[in-house]
Amino acid sequence: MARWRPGTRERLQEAALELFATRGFEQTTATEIAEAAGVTERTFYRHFSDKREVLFDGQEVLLEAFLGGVRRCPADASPVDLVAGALQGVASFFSDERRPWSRARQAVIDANPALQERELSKLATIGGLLTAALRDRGIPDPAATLAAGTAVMVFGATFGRWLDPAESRPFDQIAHALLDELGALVTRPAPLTRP
Amino acid sequence: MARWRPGTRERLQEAALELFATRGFEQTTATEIAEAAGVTERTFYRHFSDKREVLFDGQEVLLEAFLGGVRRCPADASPVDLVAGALQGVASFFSDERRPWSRARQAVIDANPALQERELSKLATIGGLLTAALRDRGIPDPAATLAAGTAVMVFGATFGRWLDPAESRPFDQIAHALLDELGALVTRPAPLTRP
DNA sequence: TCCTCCGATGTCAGTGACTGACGTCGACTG
DNA sequence: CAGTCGACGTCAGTCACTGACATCGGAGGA
Repeated sequence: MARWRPGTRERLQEAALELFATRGFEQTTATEIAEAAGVTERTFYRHFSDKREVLFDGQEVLLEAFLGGVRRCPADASPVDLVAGALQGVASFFSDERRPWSRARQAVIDANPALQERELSKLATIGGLLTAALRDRGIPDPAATLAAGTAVMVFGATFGRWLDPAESRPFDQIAHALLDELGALVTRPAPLTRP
Repeated sequence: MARWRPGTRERLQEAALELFATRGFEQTTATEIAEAAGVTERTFYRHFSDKREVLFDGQEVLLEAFLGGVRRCPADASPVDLVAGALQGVASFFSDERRPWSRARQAVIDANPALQERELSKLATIGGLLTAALRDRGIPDPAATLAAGTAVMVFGATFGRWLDPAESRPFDQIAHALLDELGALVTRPAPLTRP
């Protein structure tokens, strides 16, 4: 017989999402989350470095998806191909079954600036690591920085669309459409070739 | 004779930057900043909503520079032109005289994750408002979102380079070079359609 | 001139996020 | 069976931030 019920971390995460969704982030204390999970506040902070972090676990997996997508590209892939590959890699993460959960979580985040800050921070971290990965593949700066930034930006736009109830396409289709659109946008329609 | 010395806000900002630079952000309490500026902690929080915010004042002006750059574009400007215009508008902000100050401030930010979060948050806010401005100019979604995101991303990359001691070009030149590079990057060199 | 209202600040008490130190006790290991 | 360890509890403490109320020079009006 174990001294404590296992799965503390998961119970804390569930309790937190539930409480944040009903009462709001600010109106929920760390102590309340801990009690709802059957532990003490101190234990909460042993699992999560701060109150916001309880909503942002598993970003390493998201990062791995990005990097895996890059790794799966052929050695001579161009930067755009790598961006597309990264987006493709991450698409497996956002299957249709996850949409309800993602929406619930995102609603909580959208309702609180502090949580939005943390979300941006996580994305920026991924962007930084992606930049490093691209450099490792021989992409020089500033191309690596720009490509990684593009991947993260398109990911953000894709994610937002994917959550939209009016949007029915799967994640990877949205991502590719947006990447194509960006390509069309950013290519200056030179006046000479466009009479 | 005034009851209090004027310029409290500015004194607080200077004291904060100074203390953050020497002791570090976490090791500096709001009370210490206030005392260094000759006021109480409560007054600090009357001027700045939180401890980080003291470093991020004047973002409205940066936003205005972005929007001003957009406004100065001709009515039929393409999205890339608008992005370029926004970057051009913001370039006036980063004259060479500001580089030492910007570097000092950035060193403080780079040394602390919480400050980096706030910086990202400010940039995201600007991105959102820029998106709205582009929509107002008739750019539909998702082009508006992507273009604004591009502007902010290229701005970030430009700012980083501009701060680099090895970089001697002025802000706007770096920005345009990076935007061009992005255009080259993101345009898939499709052999079939590009004979 | 005097009064009155206002705005920037001080004072104080309180809440809640987070941390360090230490104790507890089942489980595992030799 | 003794010792170690990992996951948790307990407690006290610091600091970010907030609300309520007091203070008093100064600007404007009677």
